[in-house]
Amino acid sequence: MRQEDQQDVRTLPLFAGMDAVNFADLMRVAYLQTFPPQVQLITEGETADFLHVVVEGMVELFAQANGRETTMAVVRPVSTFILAAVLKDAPYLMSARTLEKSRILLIPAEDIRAVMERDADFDRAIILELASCYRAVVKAQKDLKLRSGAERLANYLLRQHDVQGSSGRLTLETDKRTLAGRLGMTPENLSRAFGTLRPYGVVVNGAEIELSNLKDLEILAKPDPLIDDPAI
Amino acid sequence: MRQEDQQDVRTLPLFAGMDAVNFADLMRVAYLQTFPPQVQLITEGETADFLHVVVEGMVELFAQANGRETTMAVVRPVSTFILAAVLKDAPYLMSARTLEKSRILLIPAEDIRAVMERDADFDRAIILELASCYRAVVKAQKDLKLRSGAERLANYLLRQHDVQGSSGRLTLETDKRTLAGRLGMTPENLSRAFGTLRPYGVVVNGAEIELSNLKDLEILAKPDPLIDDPAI
DNA sequence: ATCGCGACTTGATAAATATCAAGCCGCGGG
DNA sequence: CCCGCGGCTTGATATTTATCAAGTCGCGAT
Repeated sequence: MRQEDQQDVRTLPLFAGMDAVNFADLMRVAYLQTFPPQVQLITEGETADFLHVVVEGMVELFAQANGRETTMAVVRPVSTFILAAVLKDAPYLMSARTLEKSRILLIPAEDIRAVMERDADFDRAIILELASCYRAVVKAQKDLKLRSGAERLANYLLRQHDVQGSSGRLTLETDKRTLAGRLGMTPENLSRAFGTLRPYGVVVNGAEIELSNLKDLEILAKPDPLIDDPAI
Repeated sequence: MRQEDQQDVRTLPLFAGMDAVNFADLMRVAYLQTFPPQVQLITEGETADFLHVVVEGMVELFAQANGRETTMAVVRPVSTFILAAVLKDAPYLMSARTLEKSRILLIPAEDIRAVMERDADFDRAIILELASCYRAVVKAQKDLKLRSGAERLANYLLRQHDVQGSSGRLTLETDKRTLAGRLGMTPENLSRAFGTLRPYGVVVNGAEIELSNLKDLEILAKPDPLIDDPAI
């Protein structure tokens, strides 16, 4: 694998503090693979063979039951997914598919667990990573249970606006179908939710969104750091 | 605190494997307190001062935003809550209140973090505990997004039936108002959901429930180990 | 025993969301 | 250039869930 990719992975909080030898061990057994869009990487119910690291591209985590399917999260570089299943040596609770062409680093689960046994710094990094993941899911659940569809969309737009430089405009990072899944609604209702936000200065032009009245949009969205602030 | 309670706490996977000296240290600085029902123990947004362990009684975790409130989880003995916030030294994402008279062990967050720095066995126990908590929230989210209210109730009844000995009958462990919150619905809709399950052999008599037609109930509920099995 | 409160149920209605069915529009392939 | 497909939107309708308003029931306190 390329030296540059290895540096990127090393930058992750999960790997940044660990012993250099142990990191090198992991990189030696890991392999990097490129996948086209819409490839299913893992299937819920299977046992965890590899820790996955999205080095480039975008991956959707989704779940199925009852004949229905729902998006659980979208993972962007550089970050890991299904860490919990790997650590517990348990079946995946979610499936994953690439949304675009993606490079994924695969680290065998048993090697992760082996290093965990001997590297205390790695352990502490895992703890913080898992705690963050846990809190992210809790926030997602609050978002889902305490807000209507239009409110979720409004807050999503405000968060993305922030991430993309607060210039008054932003670009949707996925197609609207996937965005709808991520926000827990149908594509039809996403369209209607955009309509609901129109009087609040949300101008839609394909994937380009203009927020021309942030003040009113925030009054509607009522952003809450305990749901929307990714840093806490 | 009573020796017996200390033994109970020591039994928890989180504490079972740790060094005896470190465990004794934690117990020395911890204190056990008894609370009446309906007392708010923590409030979301405050920073995490203590790891809480429910030794006896029952605690509801809930969240508020937008003028609404929702139940996130119900914690029964013996288990901990808000571990993630303690480890990250971050604000609580959820509030907690006692549902009945409860004895809670409070361990100062800084002591937990200090032991974490020096006890590798404790670290590994924390990792497994956090991974389990993470997976529990993911399961809850799947339950919520992939099932209707009546289906969630049906699966809840089947899980409780299992826990309580599969005798064909079970007793609700909370009042129906709290159960409704836990299942993500209003009390009115819980009543109606019980009505919906009546043709499937669910006979309600106050908190006493009889499941007289497990086969049909399971056909309706379609239980899924990746949502309902607490062991995986 | 009676009162009154609180928990629960039930009915009527409203709001939110999903589903079904067209239709539009932009873009790549023929 | 035109066709046709896929993504998106829009409208009509159904389903699900919430809200509001009574009403019932049991139980503890007076």
